[in-house]
Amino acid sequence: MSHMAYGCLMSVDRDQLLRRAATQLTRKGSSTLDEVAKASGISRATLHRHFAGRDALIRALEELGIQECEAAMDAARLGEGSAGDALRRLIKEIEPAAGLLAFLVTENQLFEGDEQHEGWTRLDVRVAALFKRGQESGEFRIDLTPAWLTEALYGLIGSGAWAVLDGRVAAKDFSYMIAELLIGGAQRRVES
Amino acid sequence: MSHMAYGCLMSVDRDQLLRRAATQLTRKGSSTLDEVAKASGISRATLHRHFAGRDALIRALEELGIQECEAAMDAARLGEGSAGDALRRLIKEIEPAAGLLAFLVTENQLFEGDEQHEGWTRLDVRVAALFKRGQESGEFRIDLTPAWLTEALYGLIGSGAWAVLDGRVAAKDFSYMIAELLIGGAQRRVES
DNA sequence: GCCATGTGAGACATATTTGTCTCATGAGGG
DNA sequence: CCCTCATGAGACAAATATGTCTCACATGGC
Repeated sequence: MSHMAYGCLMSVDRDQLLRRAATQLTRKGSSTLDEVAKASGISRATLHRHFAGRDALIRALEELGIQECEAAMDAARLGEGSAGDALRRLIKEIEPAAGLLAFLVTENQLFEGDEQHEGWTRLDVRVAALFKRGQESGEFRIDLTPAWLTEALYGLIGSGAWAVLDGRVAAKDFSYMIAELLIGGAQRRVES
Repeated sequence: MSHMAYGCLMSVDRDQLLRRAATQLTRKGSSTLDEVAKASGISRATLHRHFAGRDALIRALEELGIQECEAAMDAARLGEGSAGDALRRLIKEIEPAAGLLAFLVTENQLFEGDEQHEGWTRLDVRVAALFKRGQESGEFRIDLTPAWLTEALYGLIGSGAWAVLDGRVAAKDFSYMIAELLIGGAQRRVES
């Protein structure tokens, strides 16, 4: 509601800006606002014009991350087909947001205010429901709790993003590596 | 060499101190030295007497983490038996250090100075060798690279430690959850 | 009781980061 | 051509974190 006529200049793309900020903050969580700004290709002044302060920036990143995750979950149609396929679709859809996620996952300060953003809870519920569905259909094992599988998914996405960022894993293998490990595990399978 | 007669007072146990500091820093990576000190049950002055500054503290934590990992790997006898069993032993042995590890994994600043502590490299090599051994023996699948499996192991340990710290996973299930997921995956197995 | 020595509390200066401001520039639209 | 507006550069104070002190206290050995 605040900006009605938005079609003038706005040379810095807010989304792209947030994404670059996330990349820098993923590399070094204690980055100065100046470092974030420079890494984003803008000046600290401009960064400050877009986000009132460090907190506001983090909040915006959180908001964006949640938003992208929800979009990914919608696009992945978690309720359709086998749970495994749905999970694969989810990981593929969420890949573009992996860097952002990697940062947010480690940004445990968010949980410090003991007021966990309800958006995360919603996401957790959806993912956990997916795992639960897989368990009830007999596709997934039942000795690993949905809560742990959810946590592990986040962790692996973070590890994957980091590994790609660090050159230890090729970007094109990202979703395959995560999905295959999470679903099938490291053990070689004898069946189909 | 500096303290020869060390057996007098020394009421604060350096190892325990480091562990508590790690816990606090895992919860909030940007903790003030004052917060770290209070969370460790000592004053900032005393903390400062043990570690010259924040850097020195982090370095000490890093050193301790590496040391504990190496000890765990030694104790796990990675070369003996099946790779899967060796991996299970490793996870069990490394569990006490999981909190510390969780912090160090996210403390990517360490890698900023582009001078990655050689200790980590040594550990990476050992873990990767374990996965490679498993692949060559036909026990592990070959489409997931040892480098990725190594990364994933660290990531899952971090996630596990965090989940336990947060009460989403029972502490007693820690090593089982990680080992089973990493080795067997979420998919239900039909075979033995 | 007297003396080590490790400790907590807190003062203090310094360093770093942050938030706010001004001013000049440059690009785009009218 | 002029006007508007986002921006970069940088000055500046305020807030915060850090490093270094001093001093009082307590505990344990003598």
